[in-house]
Amino acid sequence: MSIKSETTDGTKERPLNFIEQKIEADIASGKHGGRVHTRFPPEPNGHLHIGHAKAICVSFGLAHKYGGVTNLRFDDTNPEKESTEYVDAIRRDVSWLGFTWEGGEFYTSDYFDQLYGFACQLIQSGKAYVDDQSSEEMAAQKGAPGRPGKNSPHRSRSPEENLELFKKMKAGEFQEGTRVLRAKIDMAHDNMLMRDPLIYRIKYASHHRTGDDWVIYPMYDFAHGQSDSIEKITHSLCSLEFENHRPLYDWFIEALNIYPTEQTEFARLNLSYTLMSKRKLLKLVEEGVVDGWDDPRMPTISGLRRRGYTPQSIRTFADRIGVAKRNNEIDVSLLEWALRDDLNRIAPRVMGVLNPIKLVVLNYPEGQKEQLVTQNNPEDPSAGSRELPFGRELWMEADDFKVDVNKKWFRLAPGRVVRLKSAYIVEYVNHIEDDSGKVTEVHVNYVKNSKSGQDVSGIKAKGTLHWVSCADAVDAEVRLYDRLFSESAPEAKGDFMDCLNPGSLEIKTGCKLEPSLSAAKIGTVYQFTRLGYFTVDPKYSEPSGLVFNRAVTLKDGWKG
RNA sequence: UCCCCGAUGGUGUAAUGGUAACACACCGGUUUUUGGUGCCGUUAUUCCAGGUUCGAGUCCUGGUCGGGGAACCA
Repeated sequence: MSIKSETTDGTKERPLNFIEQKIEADIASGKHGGRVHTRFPPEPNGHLHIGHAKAICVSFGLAHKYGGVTNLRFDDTNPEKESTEYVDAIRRDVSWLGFTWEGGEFYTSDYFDQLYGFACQLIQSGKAYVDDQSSEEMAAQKGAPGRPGKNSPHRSRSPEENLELFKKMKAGEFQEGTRVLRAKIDMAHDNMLMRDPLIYRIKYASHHRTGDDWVIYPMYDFAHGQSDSIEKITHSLCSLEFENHRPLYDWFIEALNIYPTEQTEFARLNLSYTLMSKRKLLKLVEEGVVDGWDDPRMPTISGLRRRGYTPQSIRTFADRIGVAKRNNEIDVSLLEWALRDDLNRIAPRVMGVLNPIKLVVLNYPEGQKEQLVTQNNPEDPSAGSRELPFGRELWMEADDFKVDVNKKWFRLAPGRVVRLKSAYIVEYVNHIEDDSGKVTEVHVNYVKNSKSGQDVSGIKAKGTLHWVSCADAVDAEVRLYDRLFSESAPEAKGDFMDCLNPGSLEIKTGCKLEPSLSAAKIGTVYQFTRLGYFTVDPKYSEPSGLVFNRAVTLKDGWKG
């Protein structure tokens, strides 16, 4: 595995989480011959999101840490919901995150024959039976928490009869919904899942891989643990919601006498202002609230990628949130922090003006132009430098000029002096307002001997502004994103559709970027000096009409 | 009503019977040609009640609160 799981301070030791402690104890005791083999088992019925990213980092990361490998297994036991489109997307997302499944790529459907055999084995040992009742009848017999259920009238069929019926189920001799195979456990068990759970059902549906070969399909509980066992997974890691399934998982392993994989559960990720349910995310897509699974506001891996998130930032995030059994709600600002932490080190700095107004340097000769040199990344000298054209007419940020200001204002204002980044110090002369009082143009004089790197003017400018030369500027559209929901926990109260943030997307046109950005590449994330991190939108951007997405702002320490 | 899991600063995560720590956030200072970054510092934590112990966040008992648990879903 060629990923770096270290964080910025990668050399620091992090205390072991409870799963690592367990793995180390297992290795020490020689369990599984000291092997560590994990798996990531998504159902290909939707796109992966940041919650899955945590699970991926845990399962792949742990195997990697302990010298083991990981399998990617598509859990495809419900043909009605699954498709190869999702398989491809999941594969792409996992590898984009930086992980390779050198344990192999598998499908639960690979094991349909074996699973069928397991079912027959259970029947023969009297541990499973065919039930002819309707789902309503079975539900009524199930009892309730605290109240035992009743045995099915078909519970005592002989193994021979059960086997015969099960074979007929497989042969397509029964209608969908008329018969199921159930494990024979205990209808009075405290754990509802142990009350003779369904393990096979009839479904006349085409499967994305096995086509019409099968008309019976195993249930999750009868497929998942056995698949782990078949692959000799040592540590089967999953989320807390499956804790109640573990006794059943173990029951099947024991009843079938197969490889003893052990399941360990940990808390899934919850992120503030974010939805983590595939079903609800799908609704956002279907209702056109967003422009697809990869909308930059979506918490999907593809959305984060399009937004400008880096694989490293997501891995760092996963590392920082830790692994435990406690329910949590992580503040999205930690995810943003992880992105800034990565991008600050690697993002090329460029200049772009989002809300341009004219800045005219009165004492700079008309028609004159010069190339200034500026660093690509002050955090990384090896990133080199580039040239920046400067002239008499520039674009500046509207927010960087204000008429009435107080002492804390560092930017341009009447009577003030500022430095233009990598260029000259300029002094306010006057400004022009339109009829509504909006400032449309600011006029300054530049200080000739204050050129960046050769400044002998002795003038100290408190503020530094970004700017772009009018004659050389590249026009672009820039999309600013904010959280999709205005509620910290959109799923908590009422309908999540009612707390959509109407300002989650702001489209700015007529933005002015420095000329080097006309060659901006998809996949590179740039820091627009003083503004934030931006990347080319792969869906809407064209050579003739650049479109940038803002991944995240810079931290704003100004408390004006 | 029954079963399972959990509870440590604002948010997460450690401390495995022996000084409650780390990160993020916040606040303040400092550096800075990005009000970014870096550096320094401040504030703030063991759900409750009993018990065991020289000593309890940790062990025991009881409670409270939160999450999960009935699908021909995974």
